[in-house]
Amino acid sequence: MENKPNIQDVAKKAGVSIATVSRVINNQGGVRRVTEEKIQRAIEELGYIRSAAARTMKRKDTKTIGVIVPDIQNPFFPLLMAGIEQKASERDYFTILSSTNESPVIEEKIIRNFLERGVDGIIITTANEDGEYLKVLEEQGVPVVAVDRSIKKFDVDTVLVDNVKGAYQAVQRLILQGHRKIGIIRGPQHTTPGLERYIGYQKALEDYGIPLDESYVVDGDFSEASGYTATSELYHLRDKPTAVFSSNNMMTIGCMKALDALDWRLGEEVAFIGFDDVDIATFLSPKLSVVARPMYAIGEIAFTLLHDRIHFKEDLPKRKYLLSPELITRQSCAMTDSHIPR
Amino acid sequence: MENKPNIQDVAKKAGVSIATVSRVINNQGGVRRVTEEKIQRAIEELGYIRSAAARTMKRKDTKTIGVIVPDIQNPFFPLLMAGIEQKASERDYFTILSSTNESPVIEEKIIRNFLERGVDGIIITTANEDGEYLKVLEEQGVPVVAVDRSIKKFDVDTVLVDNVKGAYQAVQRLILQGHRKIGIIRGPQHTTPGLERYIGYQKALEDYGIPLDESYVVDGDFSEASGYTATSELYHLRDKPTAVFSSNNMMTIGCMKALDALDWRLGEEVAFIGFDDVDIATFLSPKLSVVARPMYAIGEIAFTLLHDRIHFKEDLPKRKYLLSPELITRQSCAMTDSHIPR
DNA sequence: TTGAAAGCGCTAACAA
DNA sequence: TTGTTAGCGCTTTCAA
Repeated sequence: MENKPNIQDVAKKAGVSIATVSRVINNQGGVRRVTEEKIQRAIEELGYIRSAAARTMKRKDTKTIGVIVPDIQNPFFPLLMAGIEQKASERDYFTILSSTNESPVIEEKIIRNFLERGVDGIIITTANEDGEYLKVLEEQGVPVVAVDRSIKKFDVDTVLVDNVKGAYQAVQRLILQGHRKIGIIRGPQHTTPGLERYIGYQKALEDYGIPLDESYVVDGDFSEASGYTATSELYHLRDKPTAVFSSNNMMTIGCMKALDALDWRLGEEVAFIGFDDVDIATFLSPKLSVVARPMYAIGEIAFTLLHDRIHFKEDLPKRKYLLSPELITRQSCAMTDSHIPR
Repeated sequence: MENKPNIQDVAKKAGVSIATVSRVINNQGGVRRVTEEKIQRAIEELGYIRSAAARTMKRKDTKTIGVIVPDIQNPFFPLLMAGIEQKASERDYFTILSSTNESPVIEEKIIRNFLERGVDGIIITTANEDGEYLKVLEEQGVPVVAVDRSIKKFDVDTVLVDNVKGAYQAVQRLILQGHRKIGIIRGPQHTTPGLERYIGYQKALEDYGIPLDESYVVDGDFSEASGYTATSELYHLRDKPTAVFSSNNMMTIGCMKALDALDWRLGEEVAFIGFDDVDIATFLSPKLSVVARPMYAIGEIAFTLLHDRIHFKEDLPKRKYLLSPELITRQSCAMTDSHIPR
């Protein structure tokens, strides 16, 4: 036997027809016990493995979903994946994952590849919410669920986190601790999370009658380096803020490094809350307060939405989930001496 | 047009044969300019996407490799993935990733699935180095590269990190700092990394004429909790060690938490080096010294090995790479006051 | 430069 | 309970 054995070879060896073999490998029943055993033995001996390709050609579904994330090295996405896979494996779906490195060009390639493979659906955190190329998903009629970032060009099921609310809660917390000079390290304002978190910041100030001071608003680009620079900028203000809110995890890390370098003492001279949990949060002293996003749950919901969509296609209205992030209050949002300089 | 358009539809619309369309979508050349343009237009208008399944049936390769990791949430593996994908995309290979959660049962399923899909090769960090089920890989003749953990049942290309050397260097470093009472938090001794790192520890002690003190050898299971417990055990010894070596990242984290809880002051009362880098390393004070593994490079090498193997199959001897980990010396391996109690 | 036609391995409808 | 058979959509000779 030179080549890979196929269903023919199994049938021949077992002395039955290929139809019967097919029934056995698909557990469809209606096969006599002895026959089945004969076939199983043949499969065993030949080392037969059925071809997914041939199977996919006959059936329209593949029991496979594609997941596209922007950065597999950001711990959020593995967590998201875990949530998705949990639900997927319960339903006997297989998951294939690709990372775009935040590149729309790569993302487009991945989408095409997934489409060629005939995935039953796609869960995506897109690298470009405005991407024209995303329309191919609609054109092809593939079920899609957008996670964490919406898709602008057409309407899809979406699972988002309430950025406004999360930022609001964080800033509110700082205000309630007595802070009035609160700096924000913003994310890019052309991105939804960047913008929305800033809106939450504004809203909280407004609700508590604190006028917005432009000098406390510093821009970052969600990178660690920008968090570092921004923190330094805030520090060198003649009238330093007494509290800082950082708009994402990487900038939080940059911020912590800057604090250390500047000897701007966390919890003593400056309070802090960051958006997104970070591993280091509980290793700093004081421990960092953060706004945490339930990524695992988001993954579970995303798969559930996708699964429904796969089975009901058009008959379902588009659903939009907006999950509330959780404010985890540790110590960094209060001053050690509970005295806030005015 | 109800169903998905196929190559037939494109051919009809463009007024050519399917063979010509095939030539165009595969960039095989030998098609007149005008004809090609006609076909491109038809593809565009129809929104045609070629079926990977049908294609795979005719060709023997899929230009796809499968990657199996035990825990996608452990930051090593995303890094490994990144290295693999980097090289893979250069060669126009597509990567599909699955995580086993350290479960051999899931691993077996994933392997079958990859095999059914006809992946051209597999890169795996197995959940069970002794797994019988791994033999199917050999039987099917799929090129395999084992990463970070070897495969016992048959011979494959392998990329490992020199655990003995890494642990040796770490312990040697502690010894050179003047420590003689060095505790080790071991990993499970039935796992290769667990065992080898312990061997490195033993060797270093031996080379420097320090007798092995059993009470300084504490067992963990690579989990954070076990690192915590083990540290506590070492602390409560009547004759505490003056330095601790932890066998992996999670246990290092547990160890740090325990140090904090026990008020066993890092760098003052106890020196420390851990195997594996951790995010928190530079946020602690003193900063943690660690043995770091070049996972990205490992990924690159793994893909390269696999690629060679795919193209030369049997004609290649099995290659074993053993990469040296790097000892990153920060501050935690020395005592602040440079005074080591004897 | 183009086309006709033979499968690749499988599923499922139909027949026996 | 089992077998026969018609494709699924594509690549790839071989011929024109």
